Amino acid sequence: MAPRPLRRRTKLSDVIVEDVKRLIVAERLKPGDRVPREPELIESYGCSKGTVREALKALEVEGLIVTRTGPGGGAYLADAGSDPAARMLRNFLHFRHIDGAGVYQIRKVVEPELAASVVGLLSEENFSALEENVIACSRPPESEEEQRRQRILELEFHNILADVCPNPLLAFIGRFLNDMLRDLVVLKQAYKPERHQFGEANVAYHRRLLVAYRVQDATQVRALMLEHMRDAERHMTALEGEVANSFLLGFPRG
Amino acid sequence: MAPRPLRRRTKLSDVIVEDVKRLIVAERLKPGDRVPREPELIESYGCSKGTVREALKALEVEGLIVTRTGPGGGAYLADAGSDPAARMLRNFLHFRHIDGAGVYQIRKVVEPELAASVVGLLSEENFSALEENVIACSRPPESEEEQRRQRILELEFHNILADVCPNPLLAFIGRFLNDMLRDLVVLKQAYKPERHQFGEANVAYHRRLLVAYRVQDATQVRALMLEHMRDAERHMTALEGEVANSFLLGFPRG
DNA sequence: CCCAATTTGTTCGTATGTATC
DNA sequence: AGATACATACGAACAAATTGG
Repeated sequence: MAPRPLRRRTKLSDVIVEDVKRLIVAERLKPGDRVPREPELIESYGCSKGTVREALKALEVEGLIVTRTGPGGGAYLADAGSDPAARMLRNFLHFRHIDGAGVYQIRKVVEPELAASVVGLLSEENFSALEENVIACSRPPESEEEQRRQRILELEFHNILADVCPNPLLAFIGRFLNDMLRDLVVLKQAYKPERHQFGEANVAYHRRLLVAYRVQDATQVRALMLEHMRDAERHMTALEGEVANSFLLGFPRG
Repeated sequence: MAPRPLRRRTKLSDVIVEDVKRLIVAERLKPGDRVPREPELIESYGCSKGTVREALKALEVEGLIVTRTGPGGGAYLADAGSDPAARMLRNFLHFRHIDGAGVYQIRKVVEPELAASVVGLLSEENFSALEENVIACSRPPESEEEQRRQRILELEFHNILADVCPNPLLAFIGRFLNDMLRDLVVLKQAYKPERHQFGEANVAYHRRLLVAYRVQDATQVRALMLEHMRDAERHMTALEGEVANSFLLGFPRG
């Protein structure tokens, strides 16, 4: 790997990054807290402005800090959301192969567990959002474009459940799979008219899931979601293809 | 490229990052290919060295490029490994709560699927590595430190399986869970003498898994791994606690 | 509304280290 | 060993954005 493991010269900016991270955990800093400013870092490391800017840039890319200009500005600790992690995961998968079958292999085991984990945790607002989603997806599409939007909206049903999931890692995995699937939908043109029954089957499962959620039947929810995933997998794998790499660097946002 | 002197609300270095990413997907660049060097970027964007250095630093943090000095050096496209993604995922979980129960909630569904997916794919070298691992973990530990190493070595058994898993995302999730568990082991001191039977139970499951792998019985492998996870979960949740944040920013490396 | 202070964002020039030929 | 090519780093300045008087 590294041809020179001995006396490897690490970049100064990387040292600063590590030190700031150590500071964050050592001082138990919370989101919104200040992180040393440029002049302070320049002083304490005796380096130039450009070097500390590289370090701060790295921390910014990792989602750990945000910077503001002006008085009272500077670098502040940010609550690293899921976006940076999802972006890196896309980078990781960029040169690897992941197709619909691969996504559903994971989804078949993750979604039932996630769905069951939110039984009894859904608020009335959650139920309203889920029911609205089902209604919006039930309306017969008047155009191919609307059909495409409906297909993507169906994924929102699962994202709402993920938002309630108390396990942050499980929720992250679920949302990431939904994101990948969203790209697959547009890529495989799963919204074409001949795939209409695909959407109808999905909505039917969502409806049955809502009933099971109302009566808080966890085993029923789990079973329904598994069946839902198996059914969706059949529809999806019928459409051959692979996730285009063009979608894997985080562009299709918006 | 047309320069954008108008309404530059986003940082110029971020624009360069996005453009380089677009270049990577547009030109179908593969790992090892060159990306524009500093002077070229300076020329095409009409900016300074520091700005393009910030941009290249961002791409480096994302694991997309590596830079080398000297003639023929510069920035090269890297095969973004799993490390950056895992690091960001740790950042994401830094301010959230994830405990042993949360890890095993996912592990119980992921590991059986992963284990079953490699049935029939194990080479003789894989079997040797797995058997060596079992033997190393079977030896009665002579010190608490050795017991700790054995406990961590047990996780390697699962990492070997993940290495063979053809689904890169499933393999990533498995490895990430193992990494988190490794931190939990040292944090919860699951290697204490009174937890000795924990290790013995694990090794026993690994042995039975090897037999099932030899005869390529996928359903048996899946069932054994699920039982293994349920058993390990019982041992782990007996030890209260939560993953310390100090372990979540990627330090315990080495 | 403008002015001034503060802090990041950016530029230019220069120098040094390092790897290749 | 020397020349070349390239990243790495320093320092002084200026520009832009934000806050408060």
